[in-house]
Amino acid sequence: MTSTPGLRERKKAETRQAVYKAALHLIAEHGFDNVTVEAIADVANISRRTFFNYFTDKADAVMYGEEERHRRLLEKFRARPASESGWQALRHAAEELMEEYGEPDREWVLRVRLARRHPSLLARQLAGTGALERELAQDLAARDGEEVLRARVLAGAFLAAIRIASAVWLEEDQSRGLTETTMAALAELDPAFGG
Amino acid sequence: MTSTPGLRERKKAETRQAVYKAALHLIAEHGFDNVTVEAIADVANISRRTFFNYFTDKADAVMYGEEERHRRLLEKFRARPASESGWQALRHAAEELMEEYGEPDREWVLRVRLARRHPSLLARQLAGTGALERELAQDLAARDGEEVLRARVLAGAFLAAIRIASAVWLEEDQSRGLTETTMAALAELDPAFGG
DNA sequence: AGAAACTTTGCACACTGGGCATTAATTCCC
DNA sequence: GGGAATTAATGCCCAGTGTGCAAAGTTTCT
Repeated sequence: MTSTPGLRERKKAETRQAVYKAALHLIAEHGFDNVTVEAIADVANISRRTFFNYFTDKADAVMYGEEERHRRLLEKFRARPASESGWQALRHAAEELMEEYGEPDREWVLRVRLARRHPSLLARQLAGTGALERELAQDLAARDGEEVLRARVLAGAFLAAIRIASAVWLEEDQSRGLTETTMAALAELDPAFGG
Repeated sequence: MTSTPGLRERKKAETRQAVYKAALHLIAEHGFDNVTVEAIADVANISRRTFFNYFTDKADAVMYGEEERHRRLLEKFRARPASESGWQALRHAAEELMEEYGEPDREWVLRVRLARRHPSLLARQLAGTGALERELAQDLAARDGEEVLRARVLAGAFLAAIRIASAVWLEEDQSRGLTETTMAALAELDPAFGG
C-alpha cells in the first residue's frame, strides 16, 4: 500500500489536505460568507491563484472531506465478500465506515452542520452524493447482475437513508448512537432489498 | 382560482417567469458559462441589479422550473384522500404530475439535460429536492403518524426513485415511457413501504 | 548535470453579488 | 380622485471570484 507515490504526489496531497483543513476551520469559525479564498490560501501557505488549482471554489474545498469519506465507503464496499448480496455489502460497508472514524467524527459533524446552514455547501454535498450513487450503482449492477434501474434505485435509497440518519441524529435525536440510527434507517429498506 | 392576486403580485410573477425562461433558453442554446447575468436580464427586460432581486444567481434562475414542479407535486400529494397510505398517495401524486405535464415536458427535459452537464446546476437541483424531501416527510409524519425517521427515509427514497427513473429514462432507455419507468422504479420500493 | 515535465505564482480582466441611495410604480385610505 | 405610504426597479460602487497566460520555481528522468 505504501509504495512510492513520489515526492510530487505526496506534496500535492499534503497541500490539498492543508487547504481543506484551513477552509473547514476558518469557515466553521467565521461563517462561510466571512471567509475569503485569500484568507484560506493564506493559512494554507499558498497563493490565491494556487488555491484554484486545487479546488474550484470555497464550497469545493470545505466539502473535500466528504469526497474522502465517499472513497473510503466505496473501498470498503468493494472489499466485501462476493457471497454477500449488494445490499448486505452496502450495509456492512456503512457499518465499517462508522466504526473506522470514531462515532462522531468531529470534522464530519462540522461539515454536516455547515451544510445544513449554507445552501451552497448543501448543494455541493448532495452533488457529491450523486456522483457516489452512480459509482455504487455501476458496481452493484456488475455484482449481482441486477437491472440498471434497480441497481440505481438501490444505491440511491441506500445513500438517502444514511444521509437522513445523519441529519436526524444530528438535529433531533441523539438518544441512540449514530451507528444505531443509521442501521435503523437502513432497516426500513430491508424489505425492498433483502436483509 | 383566479382571485385577485393584485397587480403587483401578478407583475412580479410574470417577471420571475420571464427571467426564468430567458435564463433557460439562453443557457440551453449557448451553454451555462457563455451566458452572463446581464444577457439574461437584457432578454427579460430588467436591469442586471433587478435580476438579483429575483434570483440569487444564474443556477437559481434556470432551476426555478424545478421549484414549480415541486410545488405541484406537493399540492397533488396533499390532495390525495386520507384513506390512502402515505406511500400510495406519493405514487399517485407522481403519476398525476406526469400526466399533467405532457410525457416529455420540454422544459423539464432541458433542465435535466443541463443539470447533467453542469455541476452547479446539478447541485442546485439536488438541493431543491432536499428541501422538498423535508416538506414531504413532515406531511407524511402527520398523515400516518409515522416515526420521523421512517417518514424521512420514505420521502428520501421516493424522491431518489423518481429522480433516478428520469435519469435512466433520459440517458439510457426510452423504450418504455417515462411514466412507466418511474412506476417501475417506485415498484422497487413497494416491499418496504407497502404497495 | 541538464533537459523534460510539471507546479506555483503574479498579473490582468470580465463577471458576480450585494449594500446603499434614488427614482418609479402600486396600493391604501381619506 | 388624490396624496401618503409601501414596495419594486435601477444605477452606482466595490470587494471578491474564477480563469487565461506567461514567467519563475520544483521535481523527475536519464
